[in-house]
Amino acid sequence: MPSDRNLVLQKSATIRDVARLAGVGVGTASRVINNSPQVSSGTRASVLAAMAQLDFTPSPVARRLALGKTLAIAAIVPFFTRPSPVERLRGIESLVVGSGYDLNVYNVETPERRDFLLQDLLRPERADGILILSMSPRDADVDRLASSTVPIVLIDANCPALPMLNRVVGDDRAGGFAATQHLIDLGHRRIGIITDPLEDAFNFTSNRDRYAGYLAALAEAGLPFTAKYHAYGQHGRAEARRLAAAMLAAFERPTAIFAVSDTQALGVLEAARDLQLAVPGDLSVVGFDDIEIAEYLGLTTIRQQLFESGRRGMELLLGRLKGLPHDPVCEVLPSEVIVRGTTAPPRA
Amino acid sequence: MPSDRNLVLQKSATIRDVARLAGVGVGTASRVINNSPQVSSGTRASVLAAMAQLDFTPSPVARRLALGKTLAIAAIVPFFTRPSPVERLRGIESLVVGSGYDLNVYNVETPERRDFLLQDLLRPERADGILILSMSPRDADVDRLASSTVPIVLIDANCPALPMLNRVVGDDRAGGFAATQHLIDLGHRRIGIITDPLEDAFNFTSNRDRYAGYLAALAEAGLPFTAKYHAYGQHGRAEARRLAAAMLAAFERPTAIFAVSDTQALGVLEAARDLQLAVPGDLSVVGFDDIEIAEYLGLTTIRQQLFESGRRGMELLLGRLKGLPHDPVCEVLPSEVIVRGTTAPPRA
DNA sequence: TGTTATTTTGGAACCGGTTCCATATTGGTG
DNA sequence: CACCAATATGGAACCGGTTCCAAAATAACA
Repeated sequence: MPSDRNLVLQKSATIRDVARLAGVGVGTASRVINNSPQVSSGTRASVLAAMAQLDFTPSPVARRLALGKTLAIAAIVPFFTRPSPVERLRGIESLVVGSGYDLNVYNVETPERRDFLLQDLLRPERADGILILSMSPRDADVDRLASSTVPIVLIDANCPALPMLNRVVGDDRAGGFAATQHLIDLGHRRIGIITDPLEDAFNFTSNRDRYAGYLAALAEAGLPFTAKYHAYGQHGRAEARRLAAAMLAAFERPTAIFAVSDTQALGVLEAARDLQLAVPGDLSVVGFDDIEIAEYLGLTTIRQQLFESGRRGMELLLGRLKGLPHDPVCEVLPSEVIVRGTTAPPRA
Repeated sequence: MPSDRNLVLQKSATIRDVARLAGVGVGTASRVINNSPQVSSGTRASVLAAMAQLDFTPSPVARRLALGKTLAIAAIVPFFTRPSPVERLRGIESLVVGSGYDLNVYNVETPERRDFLLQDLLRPERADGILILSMSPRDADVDRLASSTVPIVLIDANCPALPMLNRVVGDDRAGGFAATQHLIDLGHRRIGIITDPLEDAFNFTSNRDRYAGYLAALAEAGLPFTAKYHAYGQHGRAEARRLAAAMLAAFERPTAIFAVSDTQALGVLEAARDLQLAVPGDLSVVGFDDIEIAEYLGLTTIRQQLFESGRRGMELLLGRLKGLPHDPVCEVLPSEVIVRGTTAPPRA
């Protein structure tokens, strides 16, 4: 069965096959592939014909090796299936097509993995550029990042010790402030907050910044900070539900709760439901992120530009890879209070 | 500033540098890297020392070229930010670490992109293995897929014309049947359904299969199929809301609606809210997928094993790449009715 | 038409690994 | 201690592109 054998044994054509068939040298074939202007049109035509006849596609791997580039961008993403990283990734991905780069997504769910990736990927032979999402570099990382020859862009992460890094951040402190201020404006005085642990292994700063905004708003309004109105625990709906339940069961429960993510706000709503508290009558709730479901639920929240943060971060990185002049940039994407149905003045 | 220049000019060490420093040949160095057993322990130690001293990491690109493999797996994913593909991706990703393969995710939002990827990625120089999610091959693709030398696994997709392909699917027809049967059991007789367009550019079969299950359940119960109880439109909450609103506004509105995804079920719930219809009193609603928010909302739905479908598909692919004997497998993951609060008997 | 400037072209060397084969070394045995 | 098998080792060739340099072909000009 010669046709069968043909099929199986058929190896992909190489540039040398193309050159031979077209009767030119490999250099010329390469020039046609990369449409260099200095090829006569006759030669170009015959090379193109040979390529078509052999169904030739240049091997990306060989290309990478010869060019000494990986033609790949690595995105290091913690918990990449949570709603907000997904949305940021979508922004990143929107610029991948046509950029000439592959996107490699590395999910991080443990500190070990994080450390491994930060060591492993920061080498020129691994990626041409790096996007780090949400995880702010710690002191231990600073040297490594500073001396890296691979361009790095931080998205939703900060690092005062590394001012040369491009970054795109939301104004989390302002967002936390605005959320709290909104509740204060409505007349609330006992305002709870639910956060992730303030010290976490991934150094999520947005969580801390939102908390800082909360404290600042309280202070500016002359309201005392009360420790029992701050609860923190693992990120997630279930944990937030427990925390809120405890806070709401106590004496002098808060009349409003600010959850630093919509996911956690859902937990708060559940807790209110469990305790038969009416929202917003007995309890006002503010979230953060404006994930898709927030609109459906009528959740008052802080909208941040998730998609745009990814898109813009990728844009900055691609710019650096093109060799554009780069003053290090720190772009702050504004957030916005979206008032819906879960906030109202406290009951008189 | 010699130290500065050192830093800048420093090129990554190659295997030849390592060999030279350790006083061995490159072959031996390579053997140590791939811990081949046939190296004496003394030699191994000195090579390892040299590697450490030079901070050497083998270049993946060079490795790929020499091995003639890409060490990459391509996942072709339509709308990769929707809840269910994300969950499947998470299952895929769970096996990536430690597999030795990179995962490249290719998002598809247009038929053109789909066609391009299907042409471009099915070459041995692009990927060692392919995962295709949710998009069933059409007749035009069959030849290409059948003659591909790159192993392919379909997840949530079907193709009777290609029985040699491994695949992992949910039992969508049974799920659609069960959802409808649940409503019938509750006493509903006018049961609407909201689907994506039955013919779509991506050939999503799960949508069609769920619809087929609906029809089968009606038939088995001796209920007539009524065209006005079937509405279809673009996938998504907003469109489903419109469709449901129209269906519910008509004469002899259905007492129950089965939406073929939870996202669309949300739209139905919105429409009911708009029309002041109580759920489940005036209208029962069943979704499909059991995405995370479904539990929060108390949505009755069909749970399918999204994470597991990704994990298992990846497992099958890795098995083939390891060269395990492969009878083509079609694994069906069972689905399950999750009864929550949006279904009840119709009002008498 | 001869001479020089310019455009095209061929092909060797290179990128940094792996692998195979020939050679060197070690170990075991009588 | 000699001899052979088994184990270790060195290094050339290779993977499939790109690039640079020298040579060939063409164009430009006197």
